[in-house]
Amino acid sequence: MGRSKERSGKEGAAVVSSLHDKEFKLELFFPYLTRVFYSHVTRTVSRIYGEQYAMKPHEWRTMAILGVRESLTPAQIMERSSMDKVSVSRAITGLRKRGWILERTNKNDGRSRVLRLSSTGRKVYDNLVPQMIRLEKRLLEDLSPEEVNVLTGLMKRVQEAAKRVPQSDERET
Amino acid sequence: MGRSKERSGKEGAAVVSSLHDKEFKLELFFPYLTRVFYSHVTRTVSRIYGEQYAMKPHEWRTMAILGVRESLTPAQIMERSSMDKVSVSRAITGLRKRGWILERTNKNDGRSRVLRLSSTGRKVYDNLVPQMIRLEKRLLEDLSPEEVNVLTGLMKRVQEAAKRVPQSDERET
DNA sequence: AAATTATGGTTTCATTTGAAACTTTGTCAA
DNA sequence: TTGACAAAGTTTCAAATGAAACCATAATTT
Repeated sequence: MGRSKERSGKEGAAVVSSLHDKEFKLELFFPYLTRVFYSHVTRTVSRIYGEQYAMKPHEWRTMAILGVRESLTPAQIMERSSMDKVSVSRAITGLRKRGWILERTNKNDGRSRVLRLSSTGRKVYDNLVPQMIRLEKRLLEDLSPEEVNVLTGLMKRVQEAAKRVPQSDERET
Repeated sequence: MGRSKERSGKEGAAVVSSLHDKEFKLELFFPYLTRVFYSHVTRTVSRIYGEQYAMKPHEWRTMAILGVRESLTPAQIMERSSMDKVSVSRAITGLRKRGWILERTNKNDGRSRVLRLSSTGRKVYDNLVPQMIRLEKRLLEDLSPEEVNVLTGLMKRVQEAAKRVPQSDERET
């Protein structure tokens, strides 16, 4: 569950668009490389919470946000996690079923509730966090701290460029 | 379709595991950053083939592999694309329905068929490729060629490390 | 105050996808 | 030659997920 079936790519050759001039090569296409990269990384993560707690990605992410020792509304969880409201809602429902969150009405907004981890949920969280940290160390073990900074910085810049790519219903001016 | 609902992260601060020592922060957790990064990138791609041809990710990838001017079996498509056989099978079924591939039996293996793009499929491919190349340029426009090399190289190394992360049913020696 | 619009969150429906089972053909060992 | 095992690919089933609709409450406009 949540396990990608992609197998490893063949080469890490430089990807410059001009390489496609002669013939488009999927294996050099940056979005494709991103997908393969992502599926390898995410597989390692989902395996941890998937196998130990039968958790889904959005449930883990929601729990991770609630790990801060404060109460949050679903809207705040959305803001801090970049998940959409449906995903957050479903994740909350799942965590609620497990008895991992406590809820009370939101005095400021009758439509909303305020959530926090229950003691049981806190235990699950406290058990997963060191494993996640250990996993992250392993993923980045081949990189120096400088390289990690470079990698995340470059990812960020591509991400910003991706956000600037116009929607098809938008005319680029 | 295929559209992630993640919104942009807040910061690109250095991600070093020691940052979690005080308190685990999802927004600094590398796998999480990878997911957000990936969802932004993939959204730009799927929008192109999704809106113009109602294509799904695996269909585009299969078409991209078949874009080489040779005939391939599903197994060869699997190898070249890192997709699993179920995904390839479903993608082929979809492309077949659209009339975008031609097939003949594989003389070397009665279970298999040999596939290539039909003239209609070739047209779709030829229309999508320059758009994909243009998109890739936009995604990478903020990066110098050297930075692109660095980024893909670092992604590759993390990917390799991810592959070395043991399965939970494997004992690490 | 009442009407309209917006928001927070949930639910429904259809599609996608992951895992496993299945069928046919190919390979290999006895 | 026969049987066991493996491979190539498809199909089934259940779960996940995307998009849209829905409901109740809040905010804004008239």
